[in-house]
Amino acid sequence: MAGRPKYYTDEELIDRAIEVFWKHGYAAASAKDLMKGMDIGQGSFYRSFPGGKKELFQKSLIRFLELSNKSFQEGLENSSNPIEYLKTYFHEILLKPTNRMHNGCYLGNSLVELSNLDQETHTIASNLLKRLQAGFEKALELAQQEGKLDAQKSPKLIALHLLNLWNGINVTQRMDFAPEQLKDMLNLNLQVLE
Amino acid sequence: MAGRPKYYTDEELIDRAIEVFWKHGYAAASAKDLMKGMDIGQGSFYRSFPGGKKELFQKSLIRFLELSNKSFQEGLENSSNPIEYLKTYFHEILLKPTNRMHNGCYLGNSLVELSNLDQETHTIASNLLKRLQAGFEKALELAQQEGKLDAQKSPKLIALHLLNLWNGINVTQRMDFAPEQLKDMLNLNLQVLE
DNA sequence: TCAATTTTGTAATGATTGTTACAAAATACG
DNA sequence: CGTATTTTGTAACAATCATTACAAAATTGA
Repeated sequence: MAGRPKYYTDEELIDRAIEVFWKHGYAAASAKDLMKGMDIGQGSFYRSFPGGKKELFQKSLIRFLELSNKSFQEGLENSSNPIEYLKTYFHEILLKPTNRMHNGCYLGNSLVELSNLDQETHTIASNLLKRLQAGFEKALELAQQEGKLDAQKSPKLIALHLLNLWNGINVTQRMDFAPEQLKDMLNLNLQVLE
Repeated sequence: MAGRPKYYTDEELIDRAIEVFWKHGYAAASAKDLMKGMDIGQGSFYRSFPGGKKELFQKSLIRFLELSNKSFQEGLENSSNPIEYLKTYFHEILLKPTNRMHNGCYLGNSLVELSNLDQETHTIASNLLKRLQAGFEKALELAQQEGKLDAQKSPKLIALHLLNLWNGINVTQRMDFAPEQLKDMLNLNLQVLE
């Protein structure tokens, strides 16, 4: 292995690109914005991601879900109660200042922006969001096994509900409602877990 | 009043601009895309909307809500049962092919895209969406007056829930779920109206 | 018919877009 | 030390961006 060493790993670059894309959206994030946020020049940019902006974006979507999913699964495994874990997971979205989620869900944002512009990227975002839903479903099945969720209820249906709730909050959260209002609305939606 | 006549009224132009913005999003809709969709040249474009793309977009948001709100209120007035009306209103979103809503809610899309890019336009979209919520709330109060909704329930809370449901479906709908799954999920969310 | 007025159509603007080409720099291995 | 290899930094690219300037066209009122 020879040659000049890279300043950053690809993963470091993608993580910083996520921040830029997340804040600006895909179309409004210029290549220069990205390179500035990633702290690299054009040479490094197109050497690391020959497909340019589009390749970088798709990789950022995939990496984002990997990180999110890993975090969710680990939390679920360390939790003693899947239902309480789900509730906490949703309530944490509302803790704005510290939570990256104040920019909405990265996948949801991308799904909306690209649905009419780039079929391929749209499908990627859609499939990744479905894996979030699958995580919810898994937690619900676990809860049923432990007798903490009514066995009559459909994990698939409730998981879809939670995904939709997730997508909704992603948007509603940007409307500057009082935190307590959002909390009440969230609790109303989480009653299905009781 | 003299001078060469306009080919189209401003409202006609804005209506066609809505279609372009709705499909492409704000950033990805170029001035040329807009002029093509509006069927006018650059001269007419910047004469009718001196503020350019941004002015046109803000006017399109306002006009969109005027049209939506008018349609909702008229439907509500012609309805004998506000609860049933609300249910139908939501179920119609799912009727994809014929419904313009297959591009998601125009206001919700715009809210998401511009929240970090243009404070002014973001606020406009946010306030307009709140008027949609106000419409829901009005329908719920009407239902309580007619004894068709439990008087104990909070119209404000349920209206926020419906707004959030609306925003969620706007996103979830793009994930290519089977229509029946979405329908079941929607009905689960509308049970709060029973 | 002719000036005044308004809109339309076209040309041109400078700025920014994403991307490519290539030289300079920095490493590993001989 | 020097050559091969890889990355970085800079210059340049055509294309497109939103917008402006201005002349041609189409109307009204005199």
